[in-house]
Amino acid sequence: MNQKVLVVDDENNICELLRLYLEKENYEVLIANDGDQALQMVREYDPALILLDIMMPHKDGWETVRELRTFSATPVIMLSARGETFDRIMGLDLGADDYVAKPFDAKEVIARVKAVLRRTATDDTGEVNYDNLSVNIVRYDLKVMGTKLDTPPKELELLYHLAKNPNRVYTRDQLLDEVWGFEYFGDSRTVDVHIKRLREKLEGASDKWELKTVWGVGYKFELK
Amino acid sequence: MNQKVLVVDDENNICELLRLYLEKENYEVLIANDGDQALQMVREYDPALILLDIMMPHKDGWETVRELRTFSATPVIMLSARGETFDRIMGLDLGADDYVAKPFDAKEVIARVKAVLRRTATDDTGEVNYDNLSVNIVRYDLKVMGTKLDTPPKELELLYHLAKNPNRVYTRDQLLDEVWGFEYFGDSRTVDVHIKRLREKLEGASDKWELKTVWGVGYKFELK
DNA sequence: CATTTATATGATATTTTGATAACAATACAG
DNA sequence: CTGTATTGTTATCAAAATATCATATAAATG
Repeated sequence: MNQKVLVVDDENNICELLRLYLEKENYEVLIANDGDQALQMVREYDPALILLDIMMPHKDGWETVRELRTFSATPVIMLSARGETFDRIMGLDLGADDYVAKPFDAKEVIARVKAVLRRTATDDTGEVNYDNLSVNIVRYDLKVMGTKLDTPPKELELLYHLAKNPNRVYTRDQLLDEVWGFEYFGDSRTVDVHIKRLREKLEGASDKWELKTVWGVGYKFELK
Repeated sequence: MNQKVLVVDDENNICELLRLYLEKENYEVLIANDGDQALQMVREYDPALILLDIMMPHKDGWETVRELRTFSATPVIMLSARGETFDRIMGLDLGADDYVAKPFDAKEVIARVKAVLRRTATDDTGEVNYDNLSVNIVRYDLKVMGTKLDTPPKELELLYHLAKNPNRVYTRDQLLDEVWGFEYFGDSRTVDVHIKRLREKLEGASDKWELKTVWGVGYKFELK
C-alpha cells in the first residue's frame, strides 16, 4: 500500500497544492488545518511523514513538533515562508528532519520527501531473498540452498548490505563506513577477507546471482 | 577524481580532526586558518564544499561567506560552538547551506557533508543511454547492443565522461585532468590508447553516435 | 606530391590491485 | 581464566590494468 503523508497548513490552497504534487507521486495524502487536528490524525492514521507549516494560528509548528515528539518519531519536514530563518533552525532543533521554504518548487518538495523517507525507512522484513539464498538480519541467519549456515555477524551484515542493493558497486571504504561504521579506521583489505569467507559459503549456490569483484572499484552483489 | 573540501578554522587541531574524518572518506582536504586565506584558496582550487568556522579573528565566518558569495556559489557548512544559536542563523541567512555544532561527531559531520554535496550534485542517475549503448558509473557496467561487457575502470570512466557531454570536444590534457585526476602527470598518448581500446568494444554498435577524433584537438563523443 | 605533424596500433614493461593463506589480536562463552 | 570463535592484519603471489614506446598510418599543408 502507498505511504501516507500528512500535510498540515491553515491555508487550504497550500494543502491542495501539496496534495497535487504528492498524489502524482502516489502518496496517500491526509490533510489537517491546525496543530491539534494534526496530532490527532497522527495517532489515528500513523502517517509515514508529516509536512508541517510553522505559521499557524493557535498552535504553531514548533509547538506541534514538540508535542508530537512526546509520543511519535514520525519524520517531519517543516514548511516555512521565505525569510523565516529563525523558525527553520528552531524547527530543526526541536526535532524536525528537514525544511522547505515557501514558495514551493514541486521538484524540491518531492525530492525532500523522498530523501527523508529513504533516510528514515525502516527495513520492514530485515530479510532479502534470491534464488537459493536468504539472508535475515533480524534473526541473524543465512540460508543457502535451503540449508542454514552458521555465519559470523560481520559476514552476515556485509552480505545483507550488498544483497539489499543488488548491482550497486560499493568501494571497500563505503563498505567499511556502512557496515563497520564511520568511526572504524581499519584496513580496507579486511573487506577482501570477509568477501572471501562469504564466497566459500556461497559457492555454487546459484547462477542467478554472484558476489562480484569490480576491478579497481570494489564489490557488488550482481543479479543476472 | 576526488572532491576537494576546504576546512577553515583558526584552531589547527580542529582542522586536523576534520582532515582525519574527511580524508578517510577520500575527500581531498585543503586547510585555511583565516577568512582571507580561505577566499584566496577558493579562487585558486575551487573546492566542492567549504567547512567554515564562525568564530575567527580578523574576519569571521559571516563576513567570509558574504564576500565569498560575491564571486562563488560553493556550498558552505558553518561550524559553530554549541549554543551559538544566533550565529548559526545569521550564517544560514547569509548564504550558508547547513551548520554543524562543535564538538563534532564524526558521523554527523560526514553525513552533512555528503548530504550537502548530494543536494548540490547535478548528476543523479550515474547513467547515460544512447542507441545500443548504456554506461552506468554506479554499477560500473557497460552495455553495448544489450550485452554486458567487462570494462576496466579507466576505460569506463573515460567513456562515461565523454558520453555524458556529447559533442563536446576534450583535449587530451583535459581528459587527463578530469578523468585521471588533477595530480596525474603522465603522457597524453595514454588517452589515445584508452580510446583505441574503447573503440574495439564499441565497434559497429551504432551509427547514431561515434567516438570521434578531432584532429589537432582531441576527442569527442559525437551524436548524429 | 612531398613533407610535416598528428594519430593509431601493437608489443612490452610497469604498476596497481586482488585473492589467499597464515598468523595475530580480540571478543566471547563457559 | 581459559579455550574457542570471530575478526583483523600482513605478506606473498598472481592477475589485471595501465603506461610507455616504437612504428605504422593517416591528415594537413604548401
